Amino acid sequence: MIQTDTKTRLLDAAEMLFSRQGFANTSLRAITTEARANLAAANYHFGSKEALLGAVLKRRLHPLNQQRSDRIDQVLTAAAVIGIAPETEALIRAFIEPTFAFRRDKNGSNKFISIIGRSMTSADPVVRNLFLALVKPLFNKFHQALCLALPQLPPQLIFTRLFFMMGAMGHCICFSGIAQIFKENSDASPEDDDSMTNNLINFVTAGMEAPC
Amino acid sequence: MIQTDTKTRLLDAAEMLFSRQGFANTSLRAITTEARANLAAANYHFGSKEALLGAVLKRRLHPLNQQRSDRIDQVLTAAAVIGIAPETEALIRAFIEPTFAFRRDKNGSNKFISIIGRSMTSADPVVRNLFLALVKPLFNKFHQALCLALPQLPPQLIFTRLFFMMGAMGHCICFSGIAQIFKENSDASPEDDDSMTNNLINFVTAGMEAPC
DNA sequence: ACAGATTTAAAACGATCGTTTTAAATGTCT
DNA sequence: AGACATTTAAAACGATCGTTTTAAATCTGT
Repeated sequence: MIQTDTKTRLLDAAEMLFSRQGFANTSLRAITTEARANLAAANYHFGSKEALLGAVLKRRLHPLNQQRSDRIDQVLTAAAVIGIAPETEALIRAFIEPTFAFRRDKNGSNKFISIIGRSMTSADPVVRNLFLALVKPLFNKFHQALCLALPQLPPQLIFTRLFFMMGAMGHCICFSGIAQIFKENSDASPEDDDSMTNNLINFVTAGMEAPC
Repeated sequence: MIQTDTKTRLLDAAEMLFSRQGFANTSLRAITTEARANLAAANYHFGSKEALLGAVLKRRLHPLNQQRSDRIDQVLTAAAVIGIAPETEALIRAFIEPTFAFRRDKNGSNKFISIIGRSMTSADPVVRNLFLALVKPLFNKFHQALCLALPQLPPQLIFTRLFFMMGAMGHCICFSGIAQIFKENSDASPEDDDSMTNNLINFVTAGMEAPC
């Protein structure tokens, strides 16, 4: 085990506890205890509990969104080269797959995506607005790409269906996250994750391509 | 305004505040103040904050689940009379439509369904388990009915897709609930609700019927 | 009118919370 | 070595929380 600095240990502890108990149910004392750090260290490094949540979200969400954005670009340019519209399934796969790939990571990021899934519709406006601001640009890009793939559908309907997709994905993430917590053996089998991901992509693609 | 008893006023106030701020972020003092009742009245009638949440959930969930169950039965018997398999869309409509019809009710139940949408994957095990126990029987019944409608699909896949449906529905409920809060005019137009409901049914039906 | 259920009033309980402060200790870089 | 950032330690701040208690008041049904 490599010695990590206090700031990283605080982020890791907060990530785990937020994902398990939620933001409101996790105290800074629980976080600092879990991180083997002093209580004052949390406010020293991050300023406030809310800012700590923001740091937890940004640390994973920035690279994840970058990855999703890159893969969307790949699909768009590949289609543009041949001169055809991008495929709906390829776009959806570009958006969903990086999210679930997170769960197989060695580090604690598999716990993180549970936070994502719940932040979307959190009753706490602090949590919700923090998350929405971080995702909005990518969301708009994804919407525009899907409009190219589905020119027969009105953009407003695609937007609505995007919300359905986010809901299905978020729920899927949270629920398997919950199932993971209940398991004694915390290792998720990659097979289950892969089939779950493909099932979700099939489901969402069919729903997205449904006639108007 | 008809004079309502304290117990009902407490349920109404808790329902509204839970839906707006979540369970953990709502204090009993805020609830009793909103209900124009004494702080002690909450514990007198319900025993604890957790039991109050249970009462809030049960009050709406029992009649709602009864309605969904009845409509599923109608679809099943109508199909059995003719001797054909039930239609997927009819079953999904039987499950989803009563939920969204709640929002058009005159009483405060339109605020309630936001709680439903979030309880499913709540980080708080108290909230989550309370909800899951109340929904599980209906959920199983719905699953069995869908297996009749989709005999070409393995039941396990249908079960997985049911979770996607719950996620899309829950997210849809929460998000339009959030949008309602932001609106000055709190009256939701029935047109928007109807088209949203139909969009969701189309989306979910297509996803549910997708080839394996 | 009486009994029992309901409601109010006010206060207090112990506990936990986010945050701040003060001090000393430890590390790091030039 | 000296300057500065980091970390620890311990304690306290004011605030809020769920819950309980005690007492009196009010309502309700018989």
